Amino acid sequence: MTSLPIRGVGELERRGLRDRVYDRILEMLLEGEVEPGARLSIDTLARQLDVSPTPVREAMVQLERTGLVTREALRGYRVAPPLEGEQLAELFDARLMLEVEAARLASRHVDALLPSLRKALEHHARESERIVERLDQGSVPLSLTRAYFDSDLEFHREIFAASGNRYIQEMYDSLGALTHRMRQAIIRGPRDVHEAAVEHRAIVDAFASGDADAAVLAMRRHIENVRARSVGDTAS
Amino acid sequence: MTSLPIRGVGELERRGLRDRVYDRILEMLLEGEVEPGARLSIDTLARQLDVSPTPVREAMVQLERTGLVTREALRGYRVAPPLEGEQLAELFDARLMLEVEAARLASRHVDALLPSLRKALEHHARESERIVERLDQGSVPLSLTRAYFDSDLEFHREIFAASGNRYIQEMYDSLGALTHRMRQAIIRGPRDVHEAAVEHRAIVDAFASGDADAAVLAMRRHIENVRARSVGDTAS
DNA sequence: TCCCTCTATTTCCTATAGGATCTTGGAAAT
DNA sequence: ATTTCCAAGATCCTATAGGAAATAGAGGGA
Repeated sequence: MTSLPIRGVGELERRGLRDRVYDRILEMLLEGEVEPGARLSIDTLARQLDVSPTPVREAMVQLERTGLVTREALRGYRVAPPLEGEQLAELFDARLMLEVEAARLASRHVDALLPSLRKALEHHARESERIVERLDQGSVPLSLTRAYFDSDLEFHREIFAASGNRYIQEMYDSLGALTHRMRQAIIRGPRDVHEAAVEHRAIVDAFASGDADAAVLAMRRHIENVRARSVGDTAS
Repeated sequence: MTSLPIRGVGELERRGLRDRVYDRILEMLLEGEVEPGARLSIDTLARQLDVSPTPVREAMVQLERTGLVTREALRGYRVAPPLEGEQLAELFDARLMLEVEAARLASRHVDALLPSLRKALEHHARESERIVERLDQGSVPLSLTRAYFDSDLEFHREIFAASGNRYIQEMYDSLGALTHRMRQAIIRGPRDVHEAAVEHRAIVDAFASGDADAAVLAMRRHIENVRARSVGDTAS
């Protein structure tokens, strides 16, 4: 998909300034550089990014969809408040519905799924080990955390891609930002990272066995365990 | 300068120009006033609606989310092509997943759901009868068709509202535009309208019985019947 | 001390202008 | 006749400017 080497005849910088502004603001929000409830002034953002307010305005419209920012009709944008209990429960229910259905649909195309899913599994396992090593030393480098999150997301996205349903895939992407934000609070000990890797392997094995129901069940258990670990951490 | 202090309905106009532009363009698209593939020039739209390009641009970003328009990065917007077979199947699968899950969740709040759902059911039944009457006479007034669609949407939205899950509700809304566009092709004979009304009543009865599984099953059958009627029509 | 009011600054929102790019039409050359 | 090239028009994209509303803060009165 990303054909870098050839000099840009057409597809390289084929995305307007609006998209780059969107990526930058999204990064700011996901990194937690701004605190919840803080105002996101369009003019100020435009000055910070050294662009005009117009593309910033378009990017903010796009960001509304992610749930990371809230808009009040003539009073501007704000960083969305952190997810509290009820909202978190709804997010998990929605994610559970999507992941289970995606696994069910993807089981029809197991042959196309398995190679790339195994690759993603190994990638995730490697990142898990790196996290565990660092956690024993006490330090938590941000770059490693990001790499781990990416590998986890990659694993799940493979299944959604194999589901062959663009709408379900889009729904998962639309929840992605909030899910990512929630995930940041989950990694607390090496136990969680290790368990997630084990559950991922169980999912792959279930797919490989050809039993669709087993794959769906493994996925359901994985998400429910993620939920359990999440609420356990937030309570501490 | 002291302008006229007309504050009669001032509080209601709490939404910017962007939202009104969005509503207007959405209406154009849903009414089928523009053919698929046609270009949607921002400047031209701005002149037609007598506004500046900026709010039109924001509305178009919002419309991307509905799937009714497509954007090419430096070449403008186009009306999305009509849904072909594969895409239609995916849309139904996604809708089936959402409606089934919403029914399952809503069954927990049956007491709050039933009164409003019964009201929506009667409304839908009345609109169905009006459609059937007119269909016997051969004429199909557009206003009645719209009213029927609205009553059908109202029925389903009641269940999503009772599900208590804002994310699932948002997903359904995001599919709403495409679903609406698809629905327009379904009404062909009085049989379909009557059957939909019967199935709606079966759903309400299942909810009223207190059997959650029965409600889910009734909903699943309804959606699958809608799918069957839809593909039957598109084949003709 | 508390509250109200009024002002000033900030910010949102829309309009207008200009540069860069794409499309379209016709004319010229093979 | 078909293809290529070029120029004019239209369109997208971004920047700048100005009006309207809202927030913050100071000052006066109870």
